[in-house]
Amino acid sequence: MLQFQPSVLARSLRTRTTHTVGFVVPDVASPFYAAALKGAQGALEQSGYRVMLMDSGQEVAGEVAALRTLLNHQVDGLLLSTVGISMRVFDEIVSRRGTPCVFFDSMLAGAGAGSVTLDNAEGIGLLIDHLVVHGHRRIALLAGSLDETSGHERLEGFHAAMTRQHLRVSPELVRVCKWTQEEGRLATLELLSLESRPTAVVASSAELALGCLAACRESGLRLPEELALACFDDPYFGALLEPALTAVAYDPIEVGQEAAALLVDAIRNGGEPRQRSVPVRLVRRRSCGCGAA
Amino acid sequence: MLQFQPSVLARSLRTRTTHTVGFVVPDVASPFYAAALKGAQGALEQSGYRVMLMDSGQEVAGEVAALRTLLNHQVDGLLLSTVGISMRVFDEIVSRRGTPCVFFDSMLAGAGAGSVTLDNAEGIGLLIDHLVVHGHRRIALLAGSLDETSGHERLEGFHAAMTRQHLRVSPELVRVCKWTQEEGRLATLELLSLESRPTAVVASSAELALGCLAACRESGLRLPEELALACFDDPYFGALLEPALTAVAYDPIEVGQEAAALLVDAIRNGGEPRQRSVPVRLVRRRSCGCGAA
DNA sequence: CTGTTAGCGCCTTCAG
DNA sequence: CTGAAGGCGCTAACAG
Repeated sequence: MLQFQPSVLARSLRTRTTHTVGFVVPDVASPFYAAALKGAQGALEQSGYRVMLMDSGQEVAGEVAALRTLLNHQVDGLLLSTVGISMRVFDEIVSRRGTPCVFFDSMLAGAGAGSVTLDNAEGIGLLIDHLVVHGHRRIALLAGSLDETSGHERLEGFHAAMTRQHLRVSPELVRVCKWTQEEGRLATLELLSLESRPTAVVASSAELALGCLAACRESGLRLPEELALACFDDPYFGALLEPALTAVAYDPIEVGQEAAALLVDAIRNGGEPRQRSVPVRLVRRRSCGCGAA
Repeated sequence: MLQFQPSVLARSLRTRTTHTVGFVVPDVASPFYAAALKGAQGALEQSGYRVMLMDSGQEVAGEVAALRTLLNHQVDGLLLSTVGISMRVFDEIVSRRGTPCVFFDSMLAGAGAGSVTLDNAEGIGLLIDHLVVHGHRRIALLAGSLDETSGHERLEGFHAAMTRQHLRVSPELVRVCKWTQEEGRLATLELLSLESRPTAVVASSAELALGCLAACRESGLRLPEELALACFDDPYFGALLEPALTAVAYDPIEVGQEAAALLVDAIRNGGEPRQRSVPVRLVRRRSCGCGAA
């Protein structure tokens, strides 16, 4: 039972390969990113890679610092959910070194070794179409950061779906927020103070939906009777909220796994960038007006 | 603008110090561990350390494998929420190497360079005492894994509090579960099928409480009228559940930060093991019977 | 096919 | 005080 363990460090120094992957997200404490992390970590471990984690704190500066640190550690690859890095600095710090980078959730168009994103436009479309079935016409959007493709595409999807339904989008019904519960709460409060209130709200993320719920609770508003709510992203406790949340669901763990798979392939075989999209589906619950009212 | 970057690898090989810390938890996707990770990562980054993450998958075998991998990577320290490693194997794989290890949430008594835990017994005591105020005497406990000190201490705290209140603990009202929503659901269903049902349930974690809520919803039970619920751990959406959850709250990010601080100190200065305990407080909401019924 | 050697890039020592 | 050299542990290349 001789247990000789070769030194990973010396090996890495010699081979210029660390079998380590950097993982950068806006906020690890968010259930979506935490789940994606779990998926990625599991898949990477299977392939013999370790994950080094950094949190960008929803700031480009933080993201750049994280990338620098990781690259400095000679990671073999990067898994990045960007908060809006520019092509210039991305090229300068990562492309230049040739380290493969797979984007997930939010991407930088045309950069990196691939991406795994959600069907953002379709998801918002499902939400709008369903609210329209319930008779809503005056629908508001809690939009997320437009510096991220996820936020941007959901806004675009909103406009597209409204147009498809021949509905007009009042500018005051579109509120751009950071991805936090607090901003969702504030934006909802503003929406509720409008002369002509919306009858339904679409939230671009679970955080924003929670903020909306909180605002409604404060205001003593009854959902879904006085305001309907539907949301992109189905948190795992969505069915247990009051009211149970109608949402667009997908598997966040899968997002992490797919991204990891793409990255491992890019590290080992290189090749052309590959885009992958994770399907979404509508989960009807009570907040939109469905079910036993 | 000459940007010379010394090689972290060569430096590590030479100095035998990697400025990297291993972080091992049962399940990163759980909000508590995700938040603790965020806290730890932030604090470690401040001190110049990187975090390498591994998930034990709630299994001792997974935990051991994670520890081996991390040690193999010459991490300077370890942050570990153990699922029940034995002293023998802990000594064999970590103590022997002299790598400092700070436990958090769940610990191995007498091992490592310190620990950060929660006031488990006190928290459960707050819950029981409060339920007693509402008139409950037949109180059930959804206990978590007894291989973890968190689970074990909460069970002990339950017995202590019940005794203090001069209440008898019927053995069939104590259900030991894994820390998952599903096990909480199943255990609650069993509790509800008992001849003599409990009038209140204390859940040892948010996951278990969610399972209990799900079971009640399935069974058409009205909370808190037909069953009161209170829970150790206040998830950030606790106020928005139906009914809003009465819970024992604490700051999970702080747990991670404290653990990181202890670890950095242990790495740099060594010294005696330090135990730290994070305070908890009761948050009264509707699920226990408080508020506008 | 097996054994030896020359670095990988750094830090620390020691000589000048 | 400044500068050269040895070696951390490994692997790839090369010689025998």
